[in-house]
Amino acid sequence: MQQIEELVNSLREEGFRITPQRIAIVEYLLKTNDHPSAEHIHKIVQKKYPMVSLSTVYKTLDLLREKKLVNEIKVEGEARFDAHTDEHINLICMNCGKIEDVDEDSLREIQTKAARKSKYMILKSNFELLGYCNNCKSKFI
Amino acid sequence: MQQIEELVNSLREEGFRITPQRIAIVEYLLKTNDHPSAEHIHKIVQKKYPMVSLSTVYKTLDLLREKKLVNEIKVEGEARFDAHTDEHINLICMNCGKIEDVDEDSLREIQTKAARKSKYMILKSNFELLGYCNNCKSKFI
DNA sequence: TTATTATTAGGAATACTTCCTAATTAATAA
DNA sequence: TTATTAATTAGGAAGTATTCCTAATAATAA
Repeated sequence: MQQIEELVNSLREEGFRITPQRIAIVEYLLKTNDHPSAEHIHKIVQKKYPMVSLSTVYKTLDLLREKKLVNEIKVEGEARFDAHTDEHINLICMNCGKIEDVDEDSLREIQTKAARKSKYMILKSNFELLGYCNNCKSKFI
Repeated sequence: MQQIEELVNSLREEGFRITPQRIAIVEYLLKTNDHPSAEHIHKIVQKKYPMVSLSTVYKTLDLLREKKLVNEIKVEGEARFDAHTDEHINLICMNCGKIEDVDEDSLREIQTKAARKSKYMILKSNFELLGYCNNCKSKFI
């Protein structure tokens, strides 16, 4: 797991201001692996800073995504965020919305092959598997 | 490429009514590999049936997706549709929005491995690579 | 401490999609 | 063919996540 100081410093070095709101958001993203939504992050940060606005949460998440410090995936029209930025597969539960990460070494290779075939210049990948998680699947068999 | 009759019959056999609107939408999806948006499909179908509504297009696409006759992916908040329903990688141009399909045999295997590791019951997959297509990439180097 | 200017809070605006309802029409039976 | 009936449609309103806007605030550098 990355340290909060690392991320904060990498922002500061690029000239971004370090605000309590930004620290709280980064802190939460680093300690959870829940892939929270912007609204969820907003609720969490509000416990400490009741005045924080949802638009600030969105703006901070935009910044972190641009700096590749967090990854964003869309699940049913809603963005979900994760500080795990290495290439991996997101397993998404279509019932409860839980997201689990699975590492898979062959993804890089697949990416290289596809880039060669298509002549696209690849900048980002998104590998998703959708279904039911271990808890939910019994309800659907 | 699938035949229009196949798809229409598979709908009819399940008790769905075959309307000119539905035929026009299915026809267009089968003959293009452009991954059009709902709005684009609407514009195309309007040339033949000026009264067709956008909500009918959405409803038909819902139906086709439920019956697994088309695949849907979200690109920058907008749904894009494709009659290519076999497992494949979608290469998405972040500049012009072009989507190209690339087949890759190892996807099934990856899916099986991830399902085993995570204990998820997998129903659907979505493999995306984002970047710039062959036409657009020169602008970004 | 003061000056500068990025950032914030709060709400309005946006954009895609879904929902709602009366009118229409595809499918079936007579 | 015509009548019946229920699925489907057109059109627009409503919903929802996100982005945009602006005056007020506060992080940073001098």
